[in-house]
Amino acid sequence: MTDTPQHRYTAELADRIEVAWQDRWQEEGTFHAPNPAGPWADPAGVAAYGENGKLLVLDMFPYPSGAGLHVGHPLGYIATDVFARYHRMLGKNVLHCLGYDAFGLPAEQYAVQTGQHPRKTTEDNIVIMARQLRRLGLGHDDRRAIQTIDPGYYKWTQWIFLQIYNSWYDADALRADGARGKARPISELVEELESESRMPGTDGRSWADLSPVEQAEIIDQHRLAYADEAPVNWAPGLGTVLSNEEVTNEGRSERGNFPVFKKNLRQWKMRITAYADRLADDLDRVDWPEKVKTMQRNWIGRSQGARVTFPVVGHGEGIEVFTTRPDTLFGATFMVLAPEHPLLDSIVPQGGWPEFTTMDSWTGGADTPQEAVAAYRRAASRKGDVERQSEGKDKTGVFTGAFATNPTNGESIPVFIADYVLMGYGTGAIMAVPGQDERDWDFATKFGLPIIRTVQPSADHDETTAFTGEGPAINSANDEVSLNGLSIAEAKALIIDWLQDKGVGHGTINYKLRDWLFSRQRYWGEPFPIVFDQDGVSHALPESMLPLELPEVPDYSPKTFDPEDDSSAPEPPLGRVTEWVEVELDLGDGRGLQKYRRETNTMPNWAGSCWYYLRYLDPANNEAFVDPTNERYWMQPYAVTVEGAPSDVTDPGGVDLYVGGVEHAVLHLLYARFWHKVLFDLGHLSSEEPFRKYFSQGYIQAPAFTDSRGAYVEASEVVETPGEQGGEAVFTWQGAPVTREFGKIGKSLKNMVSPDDMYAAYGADTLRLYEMGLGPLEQSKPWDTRSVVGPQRFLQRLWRNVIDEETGTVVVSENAMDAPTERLLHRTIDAVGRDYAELGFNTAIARLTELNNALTKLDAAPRAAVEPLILMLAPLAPHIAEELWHRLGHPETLTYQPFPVADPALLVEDQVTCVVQIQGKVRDRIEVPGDITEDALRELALALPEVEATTSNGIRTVIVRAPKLVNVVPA
RNA sequence: GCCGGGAUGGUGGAAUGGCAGACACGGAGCACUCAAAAUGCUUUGCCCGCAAGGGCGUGCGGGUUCAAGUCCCGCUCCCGGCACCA
Repeated sequence: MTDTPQHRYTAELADRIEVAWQDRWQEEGTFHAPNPAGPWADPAGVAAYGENGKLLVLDMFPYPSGAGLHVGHPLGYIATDVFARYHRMLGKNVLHCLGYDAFGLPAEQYAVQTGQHPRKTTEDNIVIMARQLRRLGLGHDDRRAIQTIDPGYYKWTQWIFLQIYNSWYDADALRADGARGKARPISELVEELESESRMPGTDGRSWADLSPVEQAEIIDQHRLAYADEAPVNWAPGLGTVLSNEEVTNEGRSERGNFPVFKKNLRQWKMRITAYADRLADDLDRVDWPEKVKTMQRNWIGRSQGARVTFPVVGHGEGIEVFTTRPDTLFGATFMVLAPEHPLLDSIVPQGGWPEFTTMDSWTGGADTPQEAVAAYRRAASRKGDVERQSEGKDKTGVFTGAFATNPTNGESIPVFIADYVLMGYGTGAIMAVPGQDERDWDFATKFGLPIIRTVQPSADHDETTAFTGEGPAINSANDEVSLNGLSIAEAKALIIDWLQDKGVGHGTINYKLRDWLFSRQRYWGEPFPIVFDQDGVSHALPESMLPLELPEVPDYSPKTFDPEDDSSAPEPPLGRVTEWVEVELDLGDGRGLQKYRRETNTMPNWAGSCWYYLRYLDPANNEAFVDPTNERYWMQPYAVTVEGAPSDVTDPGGVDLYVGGVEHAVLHLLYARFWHKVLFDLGHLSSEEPFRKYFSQGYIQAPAFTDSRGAYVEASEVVETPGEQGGEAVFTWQGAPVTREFGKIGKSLKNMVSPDDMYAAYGADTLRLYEMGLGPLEQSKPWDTRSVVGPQRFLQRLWRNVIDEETGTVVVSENAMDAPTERLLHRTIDAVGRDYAELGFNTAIARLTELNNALTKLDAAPRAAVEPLILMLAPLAPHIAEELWHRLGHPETLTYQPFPVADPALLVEDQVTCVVQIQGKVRDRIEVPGDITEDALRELALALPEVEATTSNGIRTVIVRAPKLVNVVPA
């Protein structure tokens, strides 16, 4: 220990260097990016970047967890930092910063347990996290580290909510790009209604005839943010409602895994469905992983089809269905309604079963249709989705006693109720075509219903199953129309025309996407800037009353219930603060001072994270959520489209690079896109998409160990014993054998590895290099603390190439480089630059290591090679790079030093090893000049003894790829 | 079931259709040292061989090609997403 050279690059030295540079960066504001306008307007600073332009780099908004960071967290932050630093060296104005998504459940739950205000918990956590992140040496503009819980921030979250509340979607409005459909201010709708250029569409009364409450109702029906009585996901165990996206397939809450029930409640929603098409279409315009685009497209679930109304026999109303296969209409032999379908209340006949109800399976054992339907509905409502799923594809259902008429052929077909039809999709009712649908086939077989094939199955088709493939239509004609012989597409078009003529159906597009449930019964979130008057009509607070701050409450918890108690109803904590809820206000709308009741729900966690990237652009602005000039500067569309975009689209603008985990592929990314588009429509933004390029990073997984009972044991205490003679290594904990697996780092797997430990043992630069060198950024990779020494040795070798470990003096040679070193240097510059641009950090590190190893072998590393090496390494390991750069005599930070440029002349080798293959197998190698001609190389190769020996019978062909390869194919 | 992505040494991984295994970890050996650590050097896909050298090799089976980890067809397994979506 004592004889470690005084000036060796140890963890202690790294620590001193790193903290010193972090201090200096902070003092000098090294990473402050100038804005063209707004409170920090620095047009001269922006102009200084000239034609190099700007780069906006973004990480996903972190929640400040109480547990602190683990080594998996910084992966994306390091990657964006390297990318950002590289682009600063290319001369770009780079904006990169990080704030905190600070509202959220954990702090509130901690508050419920301990009584500590969630603000205190959150702020304490932010302090811890900020320290850990700062120690990584991220080049963030620290002035822009916003927090969603700051009233100066959530004032604008509320303001954006009101923008959405005060708008409606006009599907006919012309957009700048020529397409139709955009959000418009609700005031314009009111004007149109008042001037009667648009009719309210109610019972024929004119706008002026409607009462103020009725008028408000109609307006509310158009708002993009609206309160609505609708079935929502109610989790009694959490005491709050949840959005569809927050409910798992098993019908439980994503957080806490509580049962979720459908319950009719009045809740705030966002009309995201109005944007379904644009959200789906504009995925073509962004550079995102195909996987994530697909996830969003699936979630939006757009499908082309038709709506068809089947008249109910002896009943005024008809059953409307959505189908993607209107071409199979002639094969609809029965109908099925979802158990929750409202029409069931009216169409189920009184009295006994109709005559032909012969099978017991149709009646469910009940004496009357009323009883059977009631019993089935009761059973279905009690079944969670879990149970429905565990029953698999086994079809259940009962006959409703009602019949409907197939509009194509006038046949009376029975109407069933079954839970394989979902109320939440389409119209909650289907026409069943067993011949061409597997589910309908199963149901028809079980209930003895007729099956008519309307598409000719292929010859090899199994006759006992539905045929869902392509084929000519059969059995599909009436007196007016015949589909027979047509392909599916032709038949669809023809039958839709016919349906439209008859007025019983029309072509349409259906979406899986539902409106976004936006209110939560929680304390720790943004209050809605909404009050209700004595009539229960909602009103927006004027901008002057923003922010509406969270009041203090005696109790932070929403009332929670027995998780299984679906009769319970939400009671938000704010509802208990009567003096805050009951207010007298003058909203400045001409109504004067009035009594109001505040909205007591709060916004979901997504609200603050839906627009944070916009606030980064102008965080100190008190006049606007972002100055339009700043938004345009950082986010406006480019003239060229993103890579891989179809030729008929334009660039949508947005963040230049967004890096984050794929777990937000649907929720956050979809919500943020929606808000962004609304703000674009209302003229607040120049960009149409928030994130023009999104990169999905992999996870770092760490080994976790389970004992014989399957319980996790503390990973850091596990001892590894190498197996004998290359056998499997054996792991033991306290002497007992344990089993290794790899999983998410964290408390639950007891495999926490903190960056703090890595800083102490190796330093931040080594940690950065290790994480970036591990493999491709998009892949998940296993953490291996043992391997961290690799990058540390690299940095130590680099250090020794510059600094004498004993004396601390600079030891680089001032002599010119030798030619091989110079060529290697330029090849490295060329490769590393390209790697950085494509986030290929692992290969960049390999190239830099090679160069450094080559310099290590020289008697003294020449300054002319060392300096570019340091500059190239700087984005990855900025502290050691700054320190060495400084010691080499450069007083200024290297942050804005130009990135080295490769000399193309030095990229071509003058002497190359050429591989000589015979029949594709390497048989010889020859040294040739790099610029050798094909012919000359062919001559050389053919003259080789081994080639001559094997080609005595003649030559079929010779492939020459000068100067690297010759392949001789003997006859 | 459907839709993505993947499978390369003991390990993480590298390879515009052109020398498979860059770089790193780990292993082995040597030098320095009284010794160890650190450092430096050598070596390290597998098999045969004292060696020179040869053979095999990118999950499996076919194919295209002068040449395939890479392209095509058919499988197996693993990971992720969706799933009675009409």
